[in-house]
Amino acid sequence: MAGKPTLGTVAKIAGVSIPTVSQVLRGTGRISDETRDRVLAAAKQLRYLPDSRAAAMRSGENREIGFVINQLQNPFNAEVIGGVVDLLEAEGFLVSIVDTRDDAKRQSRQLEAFIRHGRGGLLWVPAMDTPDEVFELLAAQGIPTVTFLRHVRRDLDHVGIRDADATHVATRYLGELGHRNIAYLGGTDMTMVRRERIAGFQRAMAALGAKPSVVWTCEDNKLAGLEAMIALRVAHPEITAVVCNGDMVGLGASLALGRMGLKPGEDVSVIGFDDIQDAAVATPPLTTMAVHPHKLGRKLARILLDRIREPDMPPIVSEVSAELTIRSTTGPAKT
Amino acid sequence: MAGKPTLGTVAKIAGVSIPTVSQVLRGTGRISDETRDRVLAAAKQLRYLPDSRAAAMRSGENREIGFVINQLQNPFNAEVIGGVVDLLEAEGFLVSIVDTRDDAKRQSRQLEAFIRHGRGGLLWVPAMDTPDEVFELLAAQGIPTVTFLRHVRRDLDHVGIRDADATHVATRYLGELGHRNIAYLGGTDMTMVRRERIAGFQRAMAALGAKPSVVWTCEDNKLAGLEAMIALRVAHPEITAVVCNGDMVGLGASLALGRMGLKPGEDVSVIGFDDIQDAAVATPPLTTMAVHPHKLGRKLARILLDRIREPDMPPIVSEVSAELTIRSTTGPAKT
DNA sequence: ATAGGTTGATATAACGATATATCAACTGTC
DNA sequence: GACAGTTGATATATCGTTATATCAACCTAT
Repeated sequence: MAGKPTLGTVAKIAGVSIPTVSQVLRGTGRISDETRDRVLAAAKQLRYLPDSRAAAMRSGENREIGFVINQLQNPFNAEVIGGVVDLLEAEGFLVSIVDTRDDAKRQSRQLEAFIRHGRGGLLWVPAMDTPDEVFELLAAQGIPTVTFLRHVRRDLDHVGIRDADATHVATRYLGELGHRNIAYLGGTDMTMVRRERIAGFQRAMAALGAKPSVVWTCEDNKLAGLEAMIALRVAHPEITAVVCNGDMVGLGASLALGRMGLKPGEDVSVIGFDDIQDAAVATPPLTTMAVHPHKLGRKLARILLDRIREPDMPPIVSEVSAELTIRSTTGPAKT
Repeated sequence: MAGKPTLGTVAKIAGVSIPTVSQVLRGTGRISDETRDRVLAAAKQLRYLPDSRAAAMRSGENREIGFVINQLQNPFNAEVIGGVVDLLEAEGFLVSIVDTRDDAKRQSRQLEAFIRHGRGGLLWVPAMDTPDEVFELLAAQGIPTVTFLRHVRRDLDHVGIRDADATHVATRYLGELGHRNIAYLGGTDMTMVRRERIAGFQRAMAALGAKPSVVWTCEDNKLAGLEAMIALRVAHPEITAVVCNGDMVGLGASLALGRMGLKPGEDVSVIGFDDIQDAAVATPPLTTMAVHPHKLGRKLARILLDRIREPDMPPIVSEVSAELTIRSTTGPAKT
């Protein structure tokens, strides 16, 4: 019939003033049982829901969080989002998500849009080539912000993975199995994350006294992993093991070995990263560096809440370890 | 230093009044070049961004759209989201997404949160068992709303797939290949979508003069599809073809056949639904009913825009056809 | 010189909520 | 019965915008 119900329309129906309605609905002030009932009845009849934007404007409290992520499709990210949302919704927040698809320009637009539309906090996986002005913009608005995965600014809160340690562990394990010709496979860009992972890999390779190591590039999906593994095999037939930038690449590589008539875990070993659901289900099941994305998401949310409550704390950085999860795509090097 | 910049702080720096700043930034009113420059300089210096919530409150125009989806992980949905976002961002809207995980209670909370936080329009895949009061709530708020995939209310705008036609085509095709013992595999719930798909399947089976047909239940992911196919094979060894509720199930089923030593497309035929990226990459590539999710997303967004511009139009319903896309998991029935 | 028009700005009210101040009507006390 | 305290409500100002009205200063024409 008419537009959205407001405090005004509820007040009119209940025959009271606007502040009275506000007090009844929020349980503040002194209200008689009789008028409380009248007001609640009117609110229910109109299906009134308060406008949080107006409330936020006046009270300063804003319970809407923006999550800017680099790739929604990515199953790892999806599970992280689940963790973030579970915690924040329980605390009465609304989490709205946008996908940058790793495009810095889109990301700038989306962050700007989130600021304009008034978010009380931002979670954020910085896209590659994020210009400095974006950080300055965020700082100027004074919005609580936590970066995720890509640790690009020391002056911001951050939650991430001990990437270098993880690839170090993975590579050392391959070394223990007797492998010396090991390649790093996957990733196209020099994000902080990939840089760290490659650094850990190289460190472990040096410790093994292995030859100069091969780093091979490809996009982070199964098809790209498949093609890259074939190309890598052609260029470097001596390789007996690969450490992958992600499970999607690892699964693709494993698939590629099968197509080439090789057995993953016997002829060539493959280690993934993330432990997405498919990793355990695949044939053969993928050995991987497992992160617990749901828990990671909860940690991310928790730190944002802390920052919102205590805006003046020094920056918090929290990094979780990945666990070596041995399945069937790794095995002793052939002698 | 201090909090978020506002029109007031910009005005103070530029030495003009608040309305003047507003007019400069929005390009309305008559402003001299000199003051315009002063205002723009001040706004830039403070990195001022207008608060759209306050603007929306006054002007009534709200360019933030909420998308309530049932499963973010689902690659099909992810591609639809891409289409929606591409169109709406180009029109200056912000699209924020939440995931119900097909939980009606969570969905109610999220829709309510979107209403409270002031969305100018809602896109929505109704969860199973969505109570009527949710529809009444939406109607009472007068927010432009388009349902997606699950067509549960005739009085709302809707975009979906011709589900019954699609499974009919799929089943008829299997019939042409000589199959008569065909099962429908996948889906756990009686959503409108699955009901429609099964109806199309049954109609085609009847036209083939086939025996009473088997409908087998499982969740919509690869692992569940794999296990269900094995169980189905044990219970009904006579089945020579399956029509699947989605590609994930189809891929799982195809995998299962391989593990049982059967060849998909020779011993048993499999048809999926959606045509997600993995369908073409899998071994063997999956025959499927292809929908073009990106295009579907654009259509969804377009209809919402139309509704926002023309709130009093009669309800629009738009259904797209799925195309039979033949790959390697279907072949002639063995005689 | 004065009426009338244009220019370029400001004053004011409003959106829907909340926080604070105010106020009328009771209550009880001595 | 006058005063203080309590109860239960309302008045008013405010958040950051935008829409509309107003206004001073200047220009032009007769």
